[in-house]
Amino acid sequence: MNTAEIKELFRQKGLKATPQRTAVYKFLVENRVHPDVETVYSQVIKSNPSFSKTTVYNCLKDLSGCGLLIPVMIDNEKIRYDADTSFHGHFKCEKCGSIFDFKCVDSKTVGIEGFEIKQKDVYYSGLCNHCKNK
Amino acid sequence: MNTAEIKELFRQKGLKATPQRTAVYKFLVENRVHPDVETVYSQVIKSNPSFSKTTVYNCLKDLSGCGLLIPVMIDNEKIRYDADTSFHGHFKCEKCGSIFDFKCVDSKTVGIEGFEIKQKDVYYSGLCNHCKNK
DNA sequence: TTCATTGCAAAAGTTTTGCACGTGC
DNA sequence: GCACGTGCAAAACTTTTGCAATGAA
Repeated sequence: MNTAEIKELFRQKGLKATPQRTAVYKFLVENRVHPDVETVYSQVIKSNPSFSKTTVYNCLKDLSGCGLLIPVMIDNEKIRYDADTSFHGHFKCEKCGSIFDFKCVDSKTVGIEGFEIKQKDVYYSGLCNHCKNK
Repeated sequence: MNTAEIKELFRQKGLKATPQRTAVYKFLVENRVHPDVETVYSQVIKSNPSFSKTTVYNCLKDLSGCGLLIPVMIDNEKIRYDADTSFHGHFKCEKCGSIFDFKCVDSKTVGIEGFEIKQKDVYYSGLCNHCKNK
């Protein structure tokens, strides 16, 4: 995804395409590792040493607020972010800490009829294949 | 659930039935409102003014560690706890903040074949019926 | 005696906030 | 000029940790 496409995407959402926002979003799109704030920050400042961590917080909040990013809160440690906004589950390996995406069918629910559901998060945890077998 | 039953439950899990633990667990069983630590603390000290918040933290961690409670981490604010350990989803109303339980069928998944799944959490959010209609 | 538990105070860690400074429309 | 975004420092907040005291088996 090039800068022009990102700029257009931001425009549709009513966000200005500042260098900070663009860099943060671009990193998320190109590195789908569900990074936390610290990871995003330490990576983007490699190319942009002047960016502040507060701004990274701001950008991530703005971007998830408008639906371009999904905050992944699979544990209470820190927030991670995902540029894949389609519905899917997240699995966290309790040993290596990695987050894996997985497809899951949309569940039928009983008990929240009539509720307005805006967000669905499915979080599994346990041991990934690699950690299980050693 | 009376104290004797709780004591037996704890014994099966290898936990000593201290007054603190018993009071904390009893509150969770009798008040299924998905309380956070502060709520549990402020309620149990009404009957037991000497209990400390650190101990409430300890109890909640021990009880969820042995499977008697489920930690509900539906947002990054604070951990809530649920004495209903059967599989079900949690819905958080973004307006009133209430947590609702709901039944949901166990989803089929693709992408984590062979993984050892130890915990499944399904978190929905949006507006509850009451908040939606006003 | 021994060992888990309690509880106070302090620490740790992430996220938020206040506020001044720039910048683009 | 005005609204928005940035960024530094400080604050806020939940949760954890160190450690001495307590209590039960």
